[in-house]
Amino acid sequence: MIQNCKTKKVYERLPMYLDYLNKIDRESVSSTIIANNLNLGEVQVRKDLALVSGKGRPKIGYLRKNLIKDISKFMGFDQKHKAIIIGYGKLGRALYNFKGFENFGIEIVAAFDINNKDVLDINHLCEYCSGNDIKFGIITVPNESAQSVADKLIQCGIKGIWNFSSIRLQVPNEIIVQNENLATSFSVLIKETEDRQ
Amino acid sequence: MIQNCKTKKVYERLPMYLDYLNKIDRESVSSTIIANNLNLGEVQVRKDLALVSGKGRPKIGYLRKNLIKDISKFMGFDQKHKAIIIGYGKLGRALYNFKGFENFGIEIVAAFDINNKDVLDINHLCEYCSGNDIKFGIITVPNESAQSVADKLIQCGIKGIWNFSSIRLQVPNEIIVQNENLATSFSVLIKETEDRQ
DNA sequence: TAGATTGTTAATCGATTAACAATC
DNA sequence: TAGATTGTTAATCGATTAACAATC
Repeated sequence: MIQNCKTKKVYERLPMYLDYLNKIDRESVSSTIIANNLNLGEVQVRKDLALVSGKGRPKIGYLRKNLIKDISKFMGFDQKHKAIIIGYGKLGRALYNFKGFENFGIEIVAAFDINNKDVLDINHLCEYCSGNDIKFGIITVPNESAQSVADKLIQCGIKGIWNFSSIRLQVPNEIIVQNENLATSFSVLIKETEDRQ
Repeated sequence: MIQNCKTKKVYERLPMYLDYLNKIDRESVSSTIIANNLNLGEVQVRKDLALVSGKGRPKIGYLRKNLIKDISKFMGFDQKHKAIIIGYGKLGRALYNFKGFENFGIEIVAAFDINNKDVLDINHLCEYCSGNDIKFGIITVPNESAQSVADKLIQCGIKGIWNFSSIRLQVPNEIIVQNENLATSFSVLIKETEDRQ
């Protein structure tokens, strides 16, 4: 029944640090430099980094390579995470071909739908999941089918669901759901923009 | 320079209430009922609703129709918000055809890219924006071009940017950026799922 | 009336920021 | 040494939750 509203904010910032660290060309880097580049507070950066590493040195800062390794390890990016997509419409297709997951150990290994020769049929879902040790499912089906797809994924042993439908899924306690409600995100942008005018 | 990390959480819940209210078939509804259905606290629901409406009545609850009207008005969903997409790759295409925006007054009126006959050319961006009173831009170009596209959008009078690149955009203070970093979202799901095991 | 429900004030919790000693 | 920088403790801020009086 957990809908992770209370995503720990650190977990969102660590990948940002990683992105930045992978991009720059220096041996060492200070919290101030990172903070300035990402528009964050330097103390916050330091605290975040202490959580995963704690190997900074006064006057010098952090060794870039260590930091990359430590963040990757903490977040689990050093391991392969296999995911499948259910629903091969336009959005499903876009995610299936999305390039940005590589640095995070994420691999989308298959897509499922009904009556679509290009991808696997949803009837073979469980078979595929158990045979390939799949832990993550991405739901990109229409709202009407979202809950039943979620139920099925859980039956098949999925542990984490990335939910692009606008339905709040009912799931058992041990399953993690990350809701990615695009309409909501956009409407927050609209509200904040109007507030500012 | 504002990257709205501190999205007010209420702004994310109000659209959820709206979704739910549009779905149910009752005259009136209590905070308890809403809370149970959306897995939230009832006090939280009541507080959120007080912010936009404050017309609940003891013993009865809230009139569904009033609530819908009040939330819509507060969030600005009663007005039309025109947006354009820059970058007509797979993701841009998916968003361009996304059905879920309708209830929020959001309309994606055009897409732009370079050397693509199916959509408008980016050279005509400003022309189009000023001629059609466009306030919102959606960036779905590769990382390398994201900042330059943002700059251009701002030149053309855009007030809010929905950024699907993984770059942190540098923008003036009065511009609102909503970052939608898909890889980050997914990696948070992975981390939280692993934590739970 | 009794009970369901709202709305509000106070308490709690968590996350961010400020202050500052420790270190190289 | 002086200055840059870390790491940590305390203070602040904001959001959530608990408690409870007011209302129909």
